[in-house]
Amino acid sequence: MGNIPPVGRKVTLSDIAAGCDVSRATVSLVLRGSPLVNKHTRARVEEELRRQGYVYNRAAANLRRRTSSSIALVLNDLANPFFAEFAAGVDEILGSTGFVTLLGSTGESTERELAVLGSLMEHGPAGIILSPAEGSDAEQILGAVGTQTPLLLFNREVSGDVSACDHWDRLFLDNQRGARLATEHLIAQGHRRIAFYGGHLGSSSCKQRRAGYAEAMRAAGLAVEPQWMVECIPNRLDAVAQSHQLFAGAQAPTAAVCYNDAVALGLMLGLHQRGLQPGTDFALTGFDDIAEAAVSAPPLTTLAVTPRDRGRQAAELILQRVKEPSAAPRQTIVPVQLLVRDSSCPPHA
Amino acid sequence: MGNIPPVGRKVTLSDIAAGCDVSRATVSLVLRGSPLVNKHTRARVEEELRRQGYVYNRAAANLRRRTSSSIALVLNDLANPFFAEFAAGVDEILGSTGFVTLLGSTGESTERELAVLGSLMEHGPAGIILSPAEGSDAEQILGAVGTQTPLLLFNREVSGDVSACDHWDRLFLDNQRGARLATEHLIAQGHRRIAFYGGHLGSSSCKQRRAGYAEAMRAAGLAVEPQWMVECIPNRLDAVAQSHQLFAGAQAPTAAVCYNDAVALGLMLGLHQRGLQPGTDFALTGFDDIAEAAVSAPPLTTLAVTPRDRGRQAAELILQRVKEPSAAPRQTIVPVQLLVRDSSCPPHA
DNA sequence: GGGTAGTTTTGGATCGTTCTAAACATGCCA
DNA sequence: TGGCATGTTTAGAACGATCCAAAACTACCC
Repeated sequence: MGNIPPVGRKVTLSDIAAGCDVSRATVSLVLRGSPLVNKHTRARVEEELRRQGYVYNRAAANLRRRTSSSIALVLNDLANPFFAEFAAGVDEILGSTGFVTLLGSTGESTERELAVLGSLMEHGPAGIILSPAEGSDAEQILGAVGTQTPLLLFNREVSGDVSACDHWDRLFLDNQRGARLATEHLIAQGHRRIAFYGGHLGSSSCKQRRAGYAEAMRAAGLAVEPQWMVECIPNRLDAVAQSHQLFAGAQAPTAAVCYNDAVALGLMLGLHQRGLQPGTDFALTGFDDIAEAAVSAPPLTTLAVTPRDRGRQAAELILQRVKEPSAAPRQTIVPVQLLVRDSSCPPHA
Repeated sequence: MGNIPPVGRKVTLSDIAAGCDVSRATVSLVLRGSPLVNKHTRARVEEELRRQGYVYNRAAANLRRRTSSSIALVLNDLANPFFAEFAAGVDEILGSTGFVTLLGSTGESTERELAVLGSLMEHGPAGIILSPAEGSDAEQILGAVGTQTPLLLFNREVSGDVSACDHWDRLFLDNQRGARLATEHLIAQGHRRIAFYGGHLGSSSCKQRRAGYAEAMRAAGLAVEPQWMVECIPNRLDAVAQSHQLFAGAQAPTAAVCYNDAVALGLMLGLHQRGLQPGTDFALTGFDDIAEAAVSAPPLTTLAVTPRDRGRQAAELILQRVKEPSAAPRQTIVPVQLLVRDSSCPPHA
């Protein structure tokens, strides 16, 4: 019988080589399925690999080959179901390609974002998928990731000198068209006084959705009262808290296009508190189609963005870029789909 | 002026050493903040590091030091908000400790689980946090991860020869007590005919929750009809589909303890379809306290498990184990908290 | 000038792979 | 017998960091 496998220490190529009396090079060739090795040698080596319970050390191989087999995935809010689905999609594709996902979640803090990026960069990822925290600065991010590692910007534009980052790939939702569709739908339902509710003006997606809303209103010849444009933190809680603002002026709206589903669900609660029945006395739409949207009371009309598909797409885009680092940068804008449910009722008689 | 930084290639320790005329060893000492280096030398080296835009190569360092700075996080369903929150908690702690999270999501498939574990192992994680897919086999997992890498089992027990894996740490929810609390609450509301609805009997958490339910029923001297124990896939869709089973027998229940929130929300829809108003004609409870539970109609009485805190706890447990590999294995059972909302009404008159 | 103690610096081996170029074996043909 | 093609194996130098032991400086005192 051969030697026993080493204890406490990991089994290496050399252990295998020694165990069946060939050189390290030969074992390495076997591992990578090279046609150079003799059938009998291969069988012997493979038997020994099994016997000792060998585990490939990809870090060592990557070091030698100056390659990388990981992609960094940095998200502003992993707890948000939209990004969780996105992450699942990313990991699905990366996993099936032999890449491993380095996860980093920033909790919407630009400081943590830079720290996380810095820490992940030390592991030399082949590429980065970044959904930036609100208020992220282009040059700071560039400073953290350098110019060597390809980066795919997802979901949000960054602020600052964007021209320095025009080599980044981009994957965005068609926010403007989505909000336009929602607004047009409410107009078609007969509404004339329509608000745009929620989101931060600082964020690029909010600006784009507002633009789509404004476009539809203008096209229909409808006026927009200033008090119909209400900002709030894009979560349920603040959406409840700010909802009174919609009704502060003389001309109360009869419907609202909401920044996203969380805000819309919050606004529903706020309406209830004022004695208004959402979907009967007041119409509203969301954005994202999170799972709750289909089961809320009433079910929420919203824009489906299929985050898992976006994740898969993002993974494919970054892998393509890793393969061809010098190809021209790509900006992809994906369409969104209006899902009409009960929340977008006609105006109350 | 010094040399320009190298193009196309990453900046290494040697580049810095050459750039300011010291040895690689000195640069290495500076990087690690050793007190051995002279103030002036340190300043010169640090200037050069900045100038060339040096990025530490942790993989190379780990190779030499035979250490690791990553933890693998393998989840059966990342898209589930419960696990997404959990992952966010894990990453929060790991990130703040200088560790990086290697993400793997298995989509509840045991095959993919083994593949993912195998792929992650090649990156030599210091430890593994695993929430196993349903039906995972203890010995197969052991075969994939070996005995050298510490593993923390989260949320579910694995099947098969568990004694081979008794060196693993475990972090479980107190499923039994949770279900008992929910059942006792329904009994206190006045219900006598209470069902246990949903989940797979194959899963350990389902068995434990059923046990808690049975315990409370027995303690109250209440009988359990066989047709009140209904299995279903633990998602909303199948929960709707199977809900008719509850009413198949002569003795229809007036309340149900549901396996989890998703199932409870599905059952609500099923009740609606039968013309029953959940929270008025029929009482039910969930498990998990997902975000939707608070905003469903009616709001769902459920058991809060604070998944983000569990994530933090899991990260801390595995880090502790990495520090002390030979300490006795630990099994942690975390309490859950009953949140009473409107869905658990008294029986209809 | 030499000895001593203390502070800094350094060459070279090493971690576990891959790569290159060369060595070795075999068979065939001239 | 030598030359050449084909097939298989291998020694040893990388990759980018760390570690160790030893060397090279200082400063100081006799």
